[in-house]
Amino acid sequence: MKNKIKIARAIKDVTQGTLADEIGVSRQTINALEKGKYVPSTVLALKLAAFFGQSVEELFSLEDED
Amino acid sequence: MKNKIKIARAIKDVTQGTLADEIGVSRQTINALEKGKYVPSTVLALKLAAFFGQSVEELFSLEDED
DNA sequence: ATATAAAGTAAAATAAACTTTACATTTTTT
DNA sequence: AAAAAATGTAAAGTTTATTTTACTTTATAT
Repeated sequence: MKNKIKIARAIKDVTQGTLADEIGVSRQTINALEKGKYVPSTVLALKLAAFFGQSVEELFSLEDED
Repeated sequence: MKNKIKIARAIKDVTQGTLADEIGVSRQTINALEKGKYVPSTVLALKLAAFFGQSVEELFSLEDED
């Protein structure tokens, strides 16, 4: 699964740390997500999408191996 | 987090078992999701939403305690 | 009414998400 | 150039998702 968190974050010009605070997760979770280390829960995905004013489908996309 | 899987499944008239097969998870996972036992990963949410032709936001919604 | 399919449930096991702490590197600001 | 902020990373620990097996109950079909 791919995501555009880093891009969305750049557009909004917000730091990993403040994003983490806004969403209520650790900064390492944001960092790991951006790095593709793991797939977030749907709760997290919904919160991130809402924060960036995008749909989950816009922010996250399935890949062949999913 | 709430979801409308049971309703979407009724509309499509598909069984927990065949849905599970289509998506590639166990039948108990579908059952547990419908029963609100846990929150799926974003990969699963995207697959379910795609299967039902809905957006993740339509199929899943955050609640206050999230 | 009996057989069969579907749904509910539960316990144990495994895998994966997420946190915490802590430190190293890179980028930005002064 | 030095300081400060942001990012990258990693290991250990906790929590939660998901599977497997297996059994019970409810609904549907014959």
